[in-house]
Amino acid sequence: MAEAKATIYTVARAVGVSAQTVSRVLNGTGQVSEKTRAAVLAAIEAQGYRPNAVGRSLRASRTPMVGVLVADIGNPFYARLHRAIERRLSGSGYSLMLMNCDDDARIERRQLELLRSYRPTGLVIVPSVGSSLSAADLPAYGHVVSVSRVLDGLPVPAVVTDERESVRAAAEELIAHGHTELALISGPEQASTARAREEGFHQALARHPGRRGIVRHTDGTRAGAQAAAGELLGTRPGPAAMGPAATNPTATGPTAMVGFNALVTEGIVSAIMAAGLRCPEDVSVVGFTDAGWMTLHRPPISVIDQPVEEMGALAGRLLLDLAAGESVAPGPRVVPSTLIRRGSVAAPSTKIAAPAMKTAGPATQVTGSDTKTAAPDTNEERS
Amino acid sequence: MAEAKATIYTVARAVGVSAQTVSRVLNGTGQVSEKTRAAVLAAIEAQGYRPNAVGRSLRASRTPMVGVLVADIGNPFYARLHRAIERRLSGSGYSLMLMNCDDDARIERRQLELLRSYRPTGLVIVPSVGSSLSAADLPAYGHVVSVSRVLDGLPVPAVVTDERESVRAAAEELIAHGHTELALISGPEQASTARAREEGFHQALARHPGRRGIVRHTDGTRAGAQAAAGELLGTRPGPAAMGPAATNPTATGPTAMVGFNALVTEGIVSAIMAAGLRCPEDVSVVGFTDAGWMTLHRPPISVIDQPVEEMGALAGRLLLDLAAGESVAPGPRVVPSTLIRRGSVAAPSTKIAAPAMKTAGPATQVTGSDTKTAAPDTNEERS
DNA sequence: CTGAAAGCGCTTACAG
DNA sequence: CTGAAAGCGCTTACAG
Repeated sequence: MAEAKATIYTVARAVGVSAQTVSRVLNGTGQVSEKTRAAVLAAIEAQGYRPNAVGRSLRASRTPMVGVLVADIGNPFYARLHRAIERRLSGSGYSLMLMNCDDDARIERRQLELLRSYRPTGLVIVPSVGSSLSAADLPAYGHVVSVSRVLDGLPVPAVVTDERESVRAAAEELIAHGHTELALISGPEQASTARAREEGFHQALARHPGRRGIVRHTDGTRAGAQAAAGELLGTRPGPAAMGPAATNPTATGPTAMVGFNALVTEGIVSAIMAAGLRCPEDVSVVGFTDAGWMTLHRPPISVIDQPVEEMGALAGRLLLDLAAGESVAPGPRVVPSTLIRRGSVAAPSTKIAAPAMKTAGPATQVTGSDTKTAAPDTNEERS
Repeated sequence: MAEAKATIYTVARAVGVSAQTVSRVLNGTGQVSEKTRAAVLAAIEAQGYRPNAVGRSLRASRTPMVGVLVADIGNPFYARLHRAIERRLSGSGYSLMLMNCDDDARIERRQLELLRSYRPTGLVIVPSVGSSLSAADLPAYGHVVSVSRVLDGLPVPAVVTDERESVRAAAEELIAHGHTELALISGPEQASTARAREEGFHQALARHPGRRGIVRHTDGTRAGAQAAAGELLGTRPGPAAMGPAATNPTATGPTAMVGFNALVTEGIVSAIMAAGLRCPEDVSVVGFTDAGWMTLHRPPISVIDQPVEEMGALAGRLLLDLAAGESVAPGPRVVPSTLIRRGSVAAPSTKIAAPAMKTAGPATQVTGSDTKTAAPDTNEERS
């Protein structure tokens, strides 16, 4: 069996029927006598026939395929997101084409060009920073749903979490613990997620005069975050210059940090260690997006738990609805995040611990008090 | 522009040439006068024409698509592997179709059926446990390369790491530190990776009489590993029954554990904590496959660092070679792993620490010394 | 340097 | 319940 290549024609010939009768059996459309159906099925089995999706797609001018484009599948957040989308779509008959774009609009474009050449049924996309996707392009991808990030100005359903509110709540909580100088180690400046989280951060600070908030943009990687956090921590009063038990009420430098994602949170924790500081005694930490290591860490890391699975599942469902011809309104759907309190948030100690001051990287060695925090071009700083 | 749907015919008509002249311009095949080429290009631009991959694939009876099938993209190892394969294949013109199979042979089969319906150019696969892939199926996927796990008895090139040797080296090191009772928290019993690692583990023990090695099979998840490790740790002399400073030379229960993958290592560390034990004082740990949290952890986790990126890149290259018509011999290619020594391995303390004994899950509460370790059917135990 | 014809595998009307 | 014809978009020989 499985001779040469079997097609509906070879099957039809073997049974003595026409090709579209075979097609009918295959698709369960139209009426076919039980006898004919059985004969066709037997011939299919005998020849090892497998349908050719390409022929079918060409005829239908549409491929039962959904593209999933994310910034980086190596980032656990996107891996989980993809998984959730796949789960929701599995069994629906759609193939998933996963694409990375490294958060680069040019790569994104190249990947999308490849995708559209298949005439796909849909696309679930986390738009890259500066995405070039335009309203005119949209139909080429079939139905489009965005997740996590939003496609500015395009009439596309989106699934997001309540970033502004949840970061605001985290910052409020830090303030309630007595912190007066907070830092948000953020992501790419242009990302809609970064903008929303920064807004929430600033909203919380605006409500509490005298508090100071520093935002640093990073590429969202551990290394980038470690450098940014390390630099900030380097502006803290160095105990080497002040004696082990010095108290410094005018100390600058944040005593609490919020991480943009799990990788950034790794970088923050790493920078705190490298600076010889302790968490939460010297620096409180709140992450964004839970990760397995966070409960393993001592102290366990408090985190804004992003509902990744729900977001992926909802995005998948919206796409399925759209593909089924149902009308789905454009605009964001918000799935709420939850603040998980673990052990990495505490009141700031007035005493500065005695760190080894073996700060890695470009951390500024501070010799006195009253230092001003540097505010490079790409960064933002508010009081 | 971008009227209705542009095809090579609409472009041809606009320029006043034939369709295959357009095809020639598109593919750079054959000779086309500069003038004609320019006119065609202009019309393509004007009409917003995009090639249809489906038409092309149907004609060619082959789709420039490579399937990548792994057990679980949510496992960072597979995510990194996919990333590496994608990097190597990017720019080659192949689309990647990523598929999960949850290490379930039936899901694997369904996914592969979907893939073959596209008449793909190739497949890079981490075969599921009990994979149903047969020699007869192989041609349906174009060229096939396996990674990480091996496809028993099939003539397929494979990319693996030196699991047996590296686990043996890790076990030797643990033995050199004075451990006499080691445990390997392994993966699925049937996986080729698990078998190879267990072999290495047993080889090391066989060379050192009097040492005891326990192997536990798990599903490779954190939860599964935590249960298995917790159970093993529960067989250790409970200080509650012996007094805080008791010394017990006949103690059973491992003082060193090797984890099958990063998730399993998380589970081991978690179980140690839950049992109120310390690492490395009470239990030494060696992981398999590095992960970001391992350097953050106190102590930092020693690990057999698997060359994931190299493995993915090599698999991608082999597939490209195959697709280019070069002959590639079947059989394994071994990319070596490296033991990274960090802080989680130390000599076993003769004194048993005073754990809180708040063991989670089904850990056996041991009341006396000289307990025999249970050896359920699915597990294996050697001396 | 260029074109007319055929066909890749399938399904959609349209007839019976 | 079943079939003959046409066409989805493209490329491959084959001619000129």
